Amino acid sequence: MGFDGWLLDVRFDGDEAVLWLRTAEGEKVKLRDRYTPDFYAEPLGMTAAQLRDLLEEHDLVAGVSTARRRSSIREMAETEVVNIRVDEVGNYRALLDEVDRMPCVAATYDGDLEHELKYLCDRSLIPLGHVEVEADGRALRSIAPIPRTLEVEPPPIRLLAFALKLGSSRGEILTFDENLEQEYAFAGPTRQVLRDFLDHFADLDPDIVASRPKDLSDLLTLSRLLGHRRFGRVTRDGPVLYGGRAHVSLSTYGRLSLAGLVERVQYTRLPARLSAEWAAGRAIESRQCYEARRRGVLLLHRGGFQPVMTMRELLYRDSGGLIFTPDVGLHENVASLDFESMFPNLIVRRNISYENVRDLRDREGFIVDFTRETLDRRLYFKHLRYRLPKDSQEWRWCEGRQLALKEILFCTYGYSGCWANRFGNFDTFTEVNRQARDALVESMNLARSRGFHTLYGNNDSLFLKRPGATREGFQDLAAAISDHVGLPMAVEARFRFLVLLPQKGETGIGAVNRYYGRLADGGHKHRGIELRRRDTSPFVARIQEEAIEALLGCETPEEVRTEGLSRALAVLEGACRRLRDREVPVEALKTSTVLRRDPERYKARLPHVAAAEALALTGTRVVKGSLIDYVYVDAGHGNPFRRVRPAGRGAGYDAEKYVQLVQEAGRSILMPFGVDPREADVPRPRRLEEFLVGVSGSVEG
DNA sequence: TGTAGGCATGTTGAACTTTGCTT
DNA sequence: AAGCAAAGTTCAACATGCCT
Repeated sequence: MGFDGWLLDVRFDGDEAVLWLRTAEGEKVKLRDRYTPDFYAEPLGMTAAQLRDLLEEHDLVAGVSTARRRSSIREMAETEVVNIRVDEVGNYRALLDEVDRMPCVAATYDGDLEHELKYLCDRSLIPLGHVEVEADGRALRSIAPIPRTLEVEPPPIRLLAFALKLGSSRGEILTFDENLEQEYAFAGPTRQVLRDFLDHFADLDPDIVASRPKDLSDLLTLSRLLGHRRFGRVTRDGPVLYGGRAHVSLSTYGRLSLAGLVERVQYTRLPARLSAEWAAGRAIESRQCYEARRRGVLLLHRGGFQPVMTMRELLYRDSGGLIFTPDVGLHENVASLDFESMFPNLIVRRNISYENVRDLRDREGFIVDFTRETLDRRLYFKHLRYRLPKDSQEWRWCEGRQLALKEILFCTYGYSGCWANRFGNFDTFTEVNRQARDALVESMNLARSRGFHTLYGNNDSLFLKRPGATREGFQDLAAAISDHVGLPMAVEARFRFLVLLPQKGETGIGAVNRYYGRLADGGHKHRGIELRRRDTSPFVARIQEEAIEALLGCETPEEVRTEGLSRALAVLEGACRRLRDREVPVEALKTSTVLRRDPERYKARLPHVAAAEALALTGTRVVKGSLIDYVYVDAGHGNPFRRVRPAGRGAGYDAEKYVQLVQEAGRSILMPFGVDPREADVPRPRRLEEFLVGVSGSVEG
């Protein structure tokens, strides 16, 4: 029997691999294949053949042979080693440890690679990839990859996104569609709801389940307690699903969509069950191991930690790309020119890799091949996206794919010098930086020779100004730079007005990535300022946006500095008045901060931590990663728990605190104009009754 | 140390200084 | 003038988020 399908998962059981597939017809198939895990051993004081003969008789050994492998990605010559296959997965660790301790063994290799990675790598398979299968009943006869395409639509993998809202007697289970919009609500008595939902689960037979981890744990625990059908169990490390299914968080699914998730899993080369939630660094590490094994490179197990850098190295280390201090203030008719995916492009086009930084680059570097593939895919989906209607399903798929790949590509450069990277080294990181810097300096020189003045440059972008420059003028320059430097560059934005901001602290020195401006074709662009941050309340963010629009809604720079400025100040003052008059609804003042660690692990009683603890007391579950919504009620109170209140639990707020936040947001954008909204603010006289209200309120509290 | 690094900003709380009161 | 506590100030450490 032969058919094609998508490889959902591979798991291991004794001496077998269990493959889960979803066929094109929508059927789920489970197939068994023989799998004897292997590792390599390097002989010490004897030949590989002698070591092979020595190991041949071992009880746990299913097979042993000599092999020729490369000792590192740098080394092209092969050394003779012994390949040892273990009879079953359960005995793998024991035999590996035993061989590792043998006096006639110098080292073992490939021992800490996941079985999943080895299985897939040795068969050139990709998780969630399209495969052609031959099977004999339940036994796999052969499996071969079908080459990946640039199709936007994700494979026919079934996904179920849900959230639990269960009480002791009644409850609700919500399911969500691809945009995380509510799709259906199971509601009623808790037991009934649970039974209905588990029936739905069984009918749908999802391959990937998206939910909060705790919701899945609760679902699995409850279904066990109530004697329903079980789809998994809860371990110390969290919920585990049976049957080739994987779990993913709602936030990852919401950001990447199924298409983006598939990109991440396929890049990582490990089944979604393991890799769906991995951050970019681990994904890159995994992919590097896969590529190294494919290239016949031995992988030494991770021995302890990388050497820590010495003080001297720290002092002399080449940190970061080049930054030209921004020319703080208001500018007219500016364009920003960006190199497209500069760092991955440098790696690919200049052939920079861990093993060749110090050498002649006569052959393609280790990381170049799969970085090029990733870059090509990302750029394809990124550009295709522009041609699709913004709210179409295809657009979202494209966006998810390009976003997933973008995260990995950014980190490929960052991870090159990371301590955890077993192939990497700091020289590679430095080399990419050096090349980026040279490219930027060359670009600036070319721009200057054509009469452009650089206002600001950072890593891969230049902000340029030339009196009377047109759109075409900037585009010609970008094309000339692309041509000259050999890296793609394009006009990213054209500004009617651009304000580059200083650091808030002192001295008026320009800040990296802090600016705002009005674009030539309408619209605004902001970077780094309060309204870009999630932990800025909606009201403060909106006021800052309105102030910017008021400021820059002018025809000339002079007008900006006079009428624009006074309009912006009026916006800020109006906002402060509304706060003091309690006209601002409390929902608009909600601040959202992520709890980055478990509440008890904080040293400082930060507002969101206090709010989280208050929530925990009332039975709301708060864990590392929860988004905490809170409102300031008395920011200056000596007791941290009196400073804030979880959002949605009352109407009062600390108006002066929010006045302060609005003024800070105003100061951020108006600093280059020599105006401080705090000084312009004179609180109006307060009526006696207001003090009385305050007094009675505190007595009640 | 447990997987990107770098920059900027905001918050906390301990250490330190000033103020104001009493003797 | 000394003694003391409260109030105010400073600053390093902690913490989050954005950007590429």
